Amino acid sequence: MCTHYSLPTDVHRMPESGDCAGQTMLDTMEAPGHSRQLLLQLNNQRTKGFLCDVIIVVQNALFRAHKNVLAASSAYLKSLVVHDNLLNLDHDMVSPAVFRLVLDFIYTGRLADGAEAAAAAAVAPGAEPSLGAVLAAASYLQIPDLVALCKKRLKRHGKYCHLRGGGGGGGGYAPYGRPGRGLRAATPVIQACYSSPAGPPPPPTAEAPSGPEAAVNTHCAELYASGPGPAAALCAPERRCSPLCGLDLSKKSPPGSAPPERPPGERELPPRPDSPPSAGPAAYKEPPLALPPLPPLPFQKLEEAGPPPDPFRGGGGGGGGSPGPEPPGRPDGPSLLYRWMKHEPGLGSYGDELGRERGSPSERCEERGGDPAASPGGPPLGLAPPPRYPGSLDGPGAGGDGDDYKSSSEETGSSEDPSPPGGHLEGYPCPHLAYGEPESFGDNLYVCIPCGKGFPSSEQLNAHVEAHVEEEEALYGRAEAAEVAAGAAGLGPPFGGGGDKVAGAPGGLGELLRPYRCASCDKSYKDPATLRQHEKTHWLTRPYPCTICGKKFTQRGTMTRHMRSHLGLKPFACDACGMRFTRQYRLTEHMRIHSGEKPYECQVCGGKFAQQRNLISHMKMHAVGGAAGAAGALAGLGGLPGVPGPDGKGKLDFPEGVFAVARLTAEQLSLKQQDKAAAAELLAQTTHFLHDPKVALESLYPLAKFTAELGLSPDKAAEVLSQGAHLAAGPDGRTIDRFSPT
DNA sequence: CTGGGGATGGGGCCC
DNA sequence: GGGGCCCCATCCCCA
Repeated sequence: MCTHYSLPTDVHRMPESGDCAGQTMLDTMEAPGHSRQLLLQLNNQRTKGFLCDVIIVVQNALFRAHKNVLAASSAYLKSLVVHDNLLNLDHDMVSPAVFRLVLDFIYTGRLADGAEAAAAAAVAPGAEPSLGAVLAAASYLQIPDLVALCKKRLKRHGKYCHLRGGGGGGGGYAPYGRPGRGLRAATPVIQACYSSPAGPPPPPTAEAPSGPEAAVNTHCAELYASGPGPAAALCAPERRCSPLCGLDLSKKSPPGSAPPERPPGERELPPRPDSPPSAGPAAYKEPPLALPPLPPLPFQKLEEAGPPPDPFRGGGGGGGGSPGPEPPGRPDGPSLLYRWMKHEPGLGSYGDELGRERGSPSERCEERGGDPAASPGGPPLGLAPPPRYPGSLDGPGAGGDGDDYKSSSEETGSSEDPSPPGGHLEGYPCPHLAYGEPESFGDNLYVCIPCGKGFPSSEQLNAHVEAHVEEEEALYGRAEAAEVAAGAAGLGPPFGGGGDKVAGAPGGLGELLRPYRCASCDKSYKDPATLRQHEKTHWLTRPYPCTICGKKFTQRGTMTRHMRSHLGLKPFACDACGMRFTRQYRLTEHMRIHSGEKPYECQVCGGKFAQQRNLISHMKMHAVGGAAGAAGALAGLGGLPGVPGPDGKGKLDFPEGVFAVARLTAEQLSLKQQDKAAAAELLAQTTHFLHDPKVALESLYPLAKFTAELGLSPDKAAEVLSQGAHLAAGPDGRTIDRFSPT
């Protein structure tokens, strides 16, 4: 809570200006402190994340703010917030530290100077973020007031010159939003977490400063890749980043979010106010992710030491995964630097070099962004995601919308909150506590991320990782061999060979329709891309790690979707109630609540459901004594090729098998002289059994034929087929027309 | 207290 | 890359 401003006492006082000859007309009355008070309140809300409706991503630092305020301050931001809830600012134009100052200016009208600026940017004292950088950013963001202020201050200091003369030298101008290299001592995350000068942690008074610098106390409105992990560990308790406004952005710094290293002397780009940094204005398109995902690699690797390591920039943001140039050589070769690390809690690896040089955890925090691979001699600082902990995303910040900002500590700004900073959750040890005692974690400090095994030395870990490599290669080799074999056998074109189906593929209809078969399992697909996608599910490691929490996924889309949950991005809003969703499909589902539409009907009890999944859940209840029971009984008959025994889910994989089940069921009944209605009922149950609509579809026609063969009455047959078709059809019923018998 | 339904979030996976 | 759907888990409400 910013309290350094005493509340204006003149808010309700009649202004002098309105005191004109006793004139008391309302239209001349004015509360001179009103605007200031309003701004104060807005800034307070921002610091709490309250009612913030836009996230600004700068590199890998996240800021929350209010659209209205941004729009009122910057024409450029205005143009962005209209369409997006997530703004992704070009980090070539504005660095997180600089944007922090800019945002502070927007909300306070003040531009921190000198030590304040350094503090806000978490850079060393005396190495203030250059005013030129702020000026450049202000220009880029089209904030004329700030531009003017910067120019004024520069002139006052006799430093004002055109930005072209800037350079990035330490302490000098670092135009285009970048602090001088020397200032890039930390990742933006760390910078953002630390709004105090490097060195000793900020004094406790920093929580409730009394000076004007409080105006820039905005850390709470920023979202950090912090959490129980290292970044959070590095958030000084005094500057805790509340999980309320930070969601739980996780356990490790984004490895892939640093900007590419710009070689020294590289041409400085002029401000490009006309180049929208964020996604286009497509309303309700899922917003782009600010954090570039890592390249798809079987193992997540650290950057090779490629470019000359900058001890400060390092691999950059949050642990480094610069999307910069891929190191030469095979991306998957044994020379890979796989992610490995010493055990997280101590962050002790950190101390190997930096830790010895820098005393306090806070300093190490600031250095957190150092490129782990930049010091090949020492243990890389790849960060394994800490163990998942309950509530990582279920905390108060995860729910997203309006009422997520009500934590007592956050509301009150209490500094007594014993919870760890930066989204540390209860029950999860603050890594700070383990600082200085890494030996307590045993000798196996080098941990293989994929399998979690620990090793006492990097050499042993590397040897172990080699084994993973061989496994991967063996796996790929099988897949490739399968491709070649499939091509040679005429099962289909080789991958990338155009994608035309081969009509003459041997085997049944399934193979004709899905000629691309997985070598590791028997699944087959219509096209090679899908097969490749599927094959990733067999990979030892998942190629797409979340740059925030490190969780890995087999598909990039799943990872990006997952990241939206970190960022609290819910682009799909319900027009009726305002509820927001991360996925379009969820909104579609939700809208049925308002429309009352319940297209999913239970064929057993007639219950109707708005959501298919709830029908499925409901059907499972029936299945306990229904179709599953029948299937179980049928399984006892044996001799049904392709029909797996009931697995509790009652899910069958092969249409032929399903049909066989149905047919056999009917025959059994028929042979037992039971009535046709009972046979029909069992057939219906069999179709219920088909959880996979496609399977049901493929089974429907033969089922229909057989139903007719049974000699069922037209009504009964129609009922059976209707039931089956209903299950087979999607909610729109489009498949019924194609498959209903005539 | 328990079971069932409504509703939602997240991940997997196919198209 | 995005859309769509399935599955699982969870929470909440209610009978």
